[in-house]
Amino acid sequence: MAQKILNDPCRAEILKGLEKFYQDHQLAFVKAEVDDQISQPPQSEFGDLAFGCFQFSKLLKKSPAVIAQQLQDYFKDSTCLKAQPLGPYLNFSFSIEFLGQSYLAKIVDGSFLKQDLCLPGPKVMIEYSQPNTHKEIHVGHLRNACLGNALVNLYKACQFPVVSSTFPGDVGTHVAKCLWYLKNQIHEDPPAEKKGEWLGQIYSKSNLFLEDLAQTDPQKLTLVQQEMTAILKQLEAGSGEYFELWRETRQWSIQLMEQVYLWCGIQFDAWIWESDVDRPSIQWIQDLYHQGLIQKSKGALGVDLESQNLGFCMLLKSDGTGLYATKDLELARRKFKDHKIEKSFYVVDIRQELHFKQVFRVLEMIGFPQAKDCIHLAYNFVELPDGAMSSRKGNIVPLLTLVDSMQKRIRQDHLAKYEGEWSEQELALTARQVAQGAIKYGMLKIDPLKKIVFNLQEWLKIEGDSGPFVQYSCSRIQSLRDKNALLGKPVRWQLLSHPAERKLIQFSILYQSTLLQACAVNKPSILTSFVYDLARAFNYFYHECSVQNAGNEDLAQARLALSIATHEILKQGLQILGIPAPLRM
RNA sequence: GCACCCGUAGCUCAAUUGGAUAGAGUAUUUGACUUCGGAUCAAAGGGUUCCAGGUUCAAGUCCUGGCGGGUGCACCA
Repeated sequence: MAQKILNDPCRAEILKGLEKFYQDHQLAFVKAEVDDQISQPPQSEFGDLAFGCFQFSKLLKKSPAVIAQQLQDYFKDSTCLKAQPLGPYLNFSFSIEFLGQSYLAKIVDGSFLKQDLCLPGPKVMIEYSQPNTHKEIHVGHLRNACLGNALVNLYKACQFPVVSSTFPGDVGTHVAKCLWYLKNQIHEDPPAEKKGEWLGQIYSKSNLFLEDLAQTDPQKLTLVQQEMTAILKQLEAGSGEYFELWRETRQWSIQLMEQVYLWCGIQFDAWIWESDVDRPSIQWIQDLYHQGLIQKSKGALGVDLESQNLGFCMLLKSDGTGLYATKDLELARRKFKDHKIEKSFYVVDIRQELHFKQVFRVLEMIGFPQAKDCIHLAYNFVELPDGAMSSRKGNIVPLLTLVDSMQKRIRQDHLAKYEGEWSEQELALTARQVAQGAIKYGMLKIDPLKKIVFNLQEWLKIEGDSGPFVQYSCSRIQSLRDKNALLGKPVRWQLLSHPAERKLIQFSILYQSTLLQACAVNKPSILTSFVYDLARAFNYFYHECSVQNAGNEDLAQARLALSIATHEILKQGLQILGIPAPLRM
């Protein structure tokens, strides 16, 4: 789904010359493809952008270096750039006036970042964050939430109409386990606050209890399992004392979810509950069975995908109840029917890979045409130094524990100096924003396919390549803007001649192509790298090139304008990552 | 047994998706205008990109075969 940038003045200028070269040599000029080959030179001094001439070599039967020389001629008349061959590459250096007037000035006046980045894409749904009720939300869930949210923002930035959705699991065995234990083994009243967390702990205790029972008293376990089946039947029937208990406790978990989403700044367009699709999905499977599209095997219904090396996809247990895959079929149907989407993304743990392959294949086999537009966006899971995290085992780091520790640490280590000077409200807000920056950036900067080994003490150290580093750079520019104002006269961009100024501009012109690239490969980590590089380039510039002590007003104005442009890009980049930019910190 | 993911500096990670001399953070060593905000900046050392073949003008990246770590594979979600 690679898209093309619409309004990039630098690339447009390069493409103009390239197009003529292609025509003169009777080569097919596909703008988007050629555009993809424009890159950043490895060293700032080489130029601002580069184009490698390798692919011409075979067609024209000349070495790339010779072609680079020839290609140079196509830019001889350009008033805004100089083309310089270096080996197989043609490096482009733009005039500072051009960069200033056609790019930086438009960021400063707000027009550039508001315009459409590219042509609109198809309508997509991005489903993420599938928390279970009756379980505790832990740091593992956070990776999913951060990724999903950033992807939603990224797709929106790249002109895709996006419907964000979540699919919480409020029915199933885990609920029965929790409710049974709550009713039969817990005799205390629920706490006045944090009921959701308390309920999650009961789930863990229930599991430990049942595991223990399996060892010590298998007969009793069988009885308990029968009771749990009865609980599930009550939930399905929609009446009975367990149904009432389910309704009440479910709400506790939902409150916890809402609290987490509020902290994260996440909102969903659609909440689709497992309990909504549970019964219809079972009905659908039965219909499909009668149509002969699904087979019976060992008392259960499902589809044999063994020939495609995908095993057996069970869709109805022998007791007639459904499974996760069952619900996912109905979920897929609803997504396309109710939301009129054209593509459906599932941001789910990589361990579900086989599951989704099975579900999508079954959808295809039962004649669901959009099966090909269902895409599993897999990411690797978060584990603890001593192994996998699981609410079943109870060895989790609850999300709010991380949040509280992080906010406390930030106030102690970094905000103590403002105590008394800032209002309590601002101190609390800033601690919250910086904690969000640290946590979200930490989750997003790692390539989604790499697992994260979570160590709370390490996470609390925030320095270097981190969210707060970028936020800090932002707030410093904010402070710069508070103290200096643009005077409204034309900026003399040509005064920006320092290497640090150049480097900063060179990074900034990559912003839009970075967004498209990150979106095309579904990796917000590409955007975290970008905002980090840009912030680093700014800090270097800030250190080398003073605004207030620039020596003359025109230079000060030009540097201020460059700072403002950087600020605008950083703020938008952070916003897409879901990271707030504190005014001061 | 089969399938999938990962393997890059002491440690944690990048690398424009096949392109220029493999870069950051951290740790270590050293330095910076008495600070337009030091949560900053600069410098040094640190590499057989797990191994062996192959494809290519070009491989950390693709293919084959190993090794190591992790995960998944019928009534859990």
